Amino acid sequence: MAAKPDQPERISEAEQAVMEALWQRSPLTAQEVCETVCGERGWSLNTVKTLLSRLVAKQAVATEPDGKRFLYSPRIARSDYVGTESRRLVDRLFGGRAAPLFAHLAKSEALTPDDIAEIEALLKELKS
Amino acid sequence: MAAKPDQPERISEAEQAVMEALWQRSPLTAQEVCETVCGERGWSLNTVKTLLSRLVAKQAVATEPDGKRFLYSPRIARSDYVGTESRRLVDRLFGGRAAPLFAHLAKSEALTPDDIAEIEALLKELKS
DNA sequence: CGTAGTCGATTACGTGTGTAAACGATGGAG
DNA sequence: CTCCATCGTTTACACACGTAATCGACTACG
Repeated sequence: MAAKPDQPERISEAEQAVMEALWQRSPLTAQEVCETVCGERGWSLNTVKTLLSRLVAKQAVATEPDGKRFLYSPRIARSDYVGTESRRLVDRLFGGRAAPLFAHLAKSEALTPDDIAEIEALLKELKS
Repeated sequence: MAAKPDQPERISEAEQAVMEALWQRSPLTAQEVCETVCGERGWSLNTVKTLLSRLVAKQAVATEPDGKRFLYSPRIARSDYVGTESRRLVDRLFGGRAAPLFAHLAKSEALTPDDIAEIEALLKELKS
């Protein structure tokens, strides 16, 4: 009976910072996550713990007991996250078409010459 | 003394729907906005009025009295909105580089052949 | 004139988010 | 054994958001 698809809950911006730490290296303890992010974001360890709990609740990270504490690891791949977020934006702003997004980036000079070269290379590859 | 830059407040998803209506045609009354969006979103007129007020507070739309009621028009250009939102995403997910976004879209088959052709054309134009 | 409809403004209320303090268990230092 | 540091859990609280009902002013119809 197909146990409800359980569509992944949305990950907030602050939560994403925690995910990034885990995507970089995992499993990590709450401490270690904090060491990675508390500096840049000016958070307390408690804040990180809260975010980790919420991510566990959202099934975005898994826990594994390690003595008295937990080790946390991502349950969703970064590329999946990136994919759904990009898609969401393209849908919301460009009617689902990627070309207008590209056009916009190009026009607003958000593309460096490096970017352009890289994209050309990708295009060539796509056509092969 | 450069009256604080007054950095534009964030426009939420529901608010964007209202903006879209105004970007399509303006100025509009609250009624008219509702006629455009209440259907698809299942909103009541009151909801639209609330969103309009919030957008006015955020300085994203301007009001102009018209007898007993108001006419609303956008104060920010859609292309600006689209620009900052795209940039925000590219920053958040791709470290500010646009090429990886493109690569991701390409890999995840979010690019149709049409998209690709269009992008090629754009590239050609960029280089000229 | 009264009164019903219509406007914008005010208030409401549940949920998510950012940020954290308080709490209770527990394991290691002395 | 006792006490302190450290875990994860629970509770907190302000603000944003989605969604809307209610209110006070005004006007147009009867």
